[in-house]
Amino acid sequence: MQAAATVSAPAKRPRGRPRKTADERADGNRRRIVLRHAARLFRRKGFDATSTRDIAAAAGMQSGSPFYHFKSKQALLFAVMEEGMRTALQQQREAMARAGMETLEPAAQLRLLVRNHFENLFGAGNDYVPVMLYEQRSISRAQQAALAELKGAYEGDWEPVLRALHASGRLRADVKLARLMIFGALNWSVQWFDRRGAATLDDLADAALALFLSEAP
Amino acid sequence: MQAAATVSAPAKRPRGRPRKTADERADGNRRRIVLRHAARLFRRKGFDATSTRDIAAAAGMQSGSPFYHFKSKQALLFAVMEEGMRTALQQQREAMARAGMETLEPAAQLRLLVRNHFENLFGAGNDYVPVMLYEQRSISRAQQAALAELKGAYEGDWEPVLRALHASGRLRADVKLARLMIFGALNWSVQWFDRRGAATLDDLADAALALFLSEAP
DNA sequence: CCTACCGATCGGTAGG
DNA sequence: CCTACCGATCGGTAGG
Repeated sequence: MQAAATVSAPAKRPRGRPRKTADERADGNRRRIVLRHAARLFRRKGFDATSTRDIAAAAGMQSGSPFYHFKSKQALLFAVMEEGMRTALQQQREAMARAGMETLEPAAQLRLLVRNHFENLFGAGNDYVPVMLYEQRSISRAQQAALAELKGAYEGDWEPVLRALHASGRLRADVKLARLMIFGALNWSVQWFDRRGAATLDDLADAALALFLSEAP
Repeated sequence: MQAAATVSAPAKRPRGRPRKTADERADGNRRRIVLRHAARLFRRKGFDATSTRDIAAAAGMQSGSPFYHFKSKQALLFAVMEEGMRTALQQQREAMARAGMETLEPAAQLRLLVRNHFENLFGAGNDYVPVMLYEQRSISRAQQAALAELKGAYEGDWEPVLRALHASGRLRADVKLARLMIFGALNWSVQWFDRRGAATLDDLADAALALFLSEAP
C-alpha cells in the first residue's frame, strides 16, 4: 500500500510554477495574492482578455483555485474595483489630513487632490483604480451602484474646493461639468502617460492646474 | 426539372431573420452593413464581449458570413477604427472650411474644434470614433501605427490653435500636455454623457472652453 | 487548494 | 453569402 502510494503520487511540483516570494508564502493572504495579480492582468490586458487561468498561473495556483476565493470571475473583478476605491478614498483622506487641508488656499487644495489622484493611477501597485475606471461595463448594475457610493465620497471631497475656486473666479466653468471634465483629463492619462518618460507626476499636476485655473487675481 | 427545382428550393427566408431596410437591400454595401453593426455593438458591449455571431445576427446574416467580408474579427475592428478616423478627420476639415477657420480668432477656432469633436463622439451613427478610442488594446502594433498617422493629422489641426492661445496667455499650460488633457476631458465624456439628459453638446463645448481658457484680456 | 472534468461558446473554414 | 462543422478555450464545479 505504501509502496503503491509512493508510485502513484510522485509528489513533485510541476517545473513551470512561479516561485512564491516570502511575502506570498505567509498564509492567510492567498486571496490578496489572487486579487493583486488579477488587478495587474486586468489592467494590462483587459477583463475579457484575461482568463481565470492566466490569473491562477500568475498567482502560482492551479486553474480552478481562484474559484475557491471568489465565486466567479465577475466577483473577482468587483473585488478588485472595490479594493481600488476603498484604498483610493483612504489615500485621499490621509493626504488631506497630512497636509492640513483646511489651512490651504483653494488652488493648493486642488493641487493636492490632483497630485494624489495621479498617485492613485500610477503609484506602485496601484492597478486597482485604473481597472475600476476602465471596466465598468463588465460588472452588474447592483455592483455599479455599490461602487457609486464610494465614488461619491471620493468626488465629494473635490466639490467644496471646486466651488470655492468657482466663486473666486479662478474656475470659470460650471462646477459639475468642470468636475466631470477634470476627472476625464486626469483619468485619460492612463492611456498615454508613461512613468519611464520625461514628465513626472508633478509635471502632470502642474499642467493640470495651469489648464484648469485662471491666473490668481 | 423546373418542378424539381421549385420543390427543392422553397425560397423562403427563415423567420427570425431581421428584415432589411431599403438602404440595406441596395447591393454592394453588405460590407458596410457589417461594419456599421460591428461599430454599434463594439461600442455598446466592447470588442471582446461582442461575438462575430452577434454581429452577423444584427446584420441579418449567418454566423460565418462576416468572414466573407473581413478576414478576421480583429481586421473588422481595425476597419471600424480606420473608418472612424477617416470620417472624423474629414468632418473636421469640412467644419473648418465651412466656418472659414482662418478668419476666426483662436478662441473661436478652439470652440469649433471642440464642438465638432463632440459631434464625432455623439452624432447619429458616430460609433466608430468611440470604438477607436476605447479598443486600442485589441489591435496589433502595426495597426496602431497605421491609425497613428490619421490621429496625427487630426490632432495636428489643433496644434496651431493651442499655440496661439498659449502665446496670448489664454491657455496657461504647456501646449503638449494641454492637448493630451483636453482630449482626455473630451473623450472621457463618452463614459458619462447622455444625449437624453439636460445638457446639450453646445453646453459641453461651453463648459470645456470656460474650463481650459482664461478670460480674454 | 488540487485533480479532473464538463458544457458552452467562440473564431474561423471548406465547400458549395 | 450559407451550410455544416472543427478545434480551442473558457468559466466553473464535484470531490477530495
